[in-house]
Amino acid sequence: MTREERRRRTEAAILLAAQEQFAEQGFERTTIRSVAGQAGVDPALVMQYFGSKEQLFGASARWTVDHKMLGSATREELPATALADMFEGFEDDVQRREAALALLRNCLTHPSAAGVMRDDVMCEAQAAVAGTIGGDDAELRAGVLGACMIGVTIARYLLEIPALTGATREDLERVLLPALRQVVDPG
Amino acid sequence: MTREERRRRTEAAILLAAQEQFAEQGFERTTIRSVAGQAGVDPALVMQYFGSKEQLFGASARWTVDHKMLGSATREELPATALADMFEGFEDDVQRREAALALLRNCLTHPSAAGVMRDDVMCEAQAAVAGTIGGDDAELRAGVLGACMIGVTIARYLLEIPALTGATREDLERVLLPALRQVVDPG
DNA sequence: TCGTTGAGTCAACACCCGTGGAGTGGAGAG
DNA sequence: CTCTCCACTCCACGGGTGTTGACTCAACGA
Repeated sequence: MTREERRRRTEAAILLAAQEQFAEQGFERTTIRSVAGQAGVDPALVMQYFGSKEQLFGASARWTVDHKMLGSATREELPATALADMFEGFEDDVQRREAALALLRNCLTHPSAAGVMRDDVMCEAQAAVAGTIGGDDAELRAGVLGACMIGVTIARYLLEIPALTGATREDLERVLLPALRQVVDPG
Repeated sequence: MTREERRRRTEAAILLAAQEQFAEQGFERTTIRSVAGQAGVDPALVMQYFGSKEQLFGASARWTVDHKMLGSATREELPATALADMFEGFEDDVQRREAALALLRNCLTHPSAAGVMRDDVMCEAQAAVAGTIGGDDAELRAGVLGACMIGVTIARYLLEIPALTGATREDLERVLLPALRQVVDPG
């Protein structure tokens, strides 16, 4: 194994460990030392690669934004697509799950996470959604759609409310989809 | 002013300062020193009155739960009542707003805040809601209703998404109420 | 083979935080 | 007026954190 390859591999291990701990314990409660420990590396190396704890978190958040892929959809498909994206992002792929949780967990307490959440996830993605919704209230309806999705995601994957975690995908679709359709298409 | 009265007044000032800072900066970023400073008091006094930073936060969270008053409602009134409670709790009364924000801001990163949110706010309140909804999916529907409300609250008052903050109460009612009715009454 | 480069380590610094214990001064009781 | 009590303060400790600079050693190029 070449030196450069080895370096990229440890850098990726550090980032993965950081994402996991940011996702589980939040920004403030994860320490550079514990991330380095989980990655099997000296704390100073984390600093050398990422510059600071803040920039390490920034890299983690950027990873999430880079790897979010929202499927395009017509107005009728929008609610089902949104729900499918949630399931895919939070249940199917492991690293995407950790990265998304890391962003969501900290978006209420960490300034840059809040910024990413507001600007990249909500505003930017919602602009596209608003375009496919159309009409006067398009931005508001897109915002409400996103807000409801965030609320359900938080309740199911972060707070782990029994009523939500105990539901299957089909349960959620049955209860949630008619409501979301009412949001995107009031007619 | 009697001595006991003076004591209760400074204790209340400390609690209010704590609620404001917990609400704005989160648990980890607020320090006993800064709370004491805002209350015009020595940091040691905060410890003497509340025991620890953890218990200070617990008192703040308990205040929220004690002062939440969910209006009872029939199934038809449920969505409108939920929305009205949100407006009342987050816009009308100053201290209730700060207290509710303090709980909500930290419910993803602070264990005891998450516990209060899950057990007292979601589960307990939702049990009552599920009772008035009735039917097979009652718990799930109550959970989804609560999750959507939390999502909208977070988007509007914590993340401050423009599409949500720019909407009037009537706008929100017009967009959200039909969807919530679809949740509580699928027929 | 030998010097160089760079991945990775080690020990320590400086800072800030929560917390504890001794001390102070003014209000209340007699 | 005097003694007592208690709200309140001062100061310092111990621990944990992010961060740094000097160091080690194996891989690479000539």
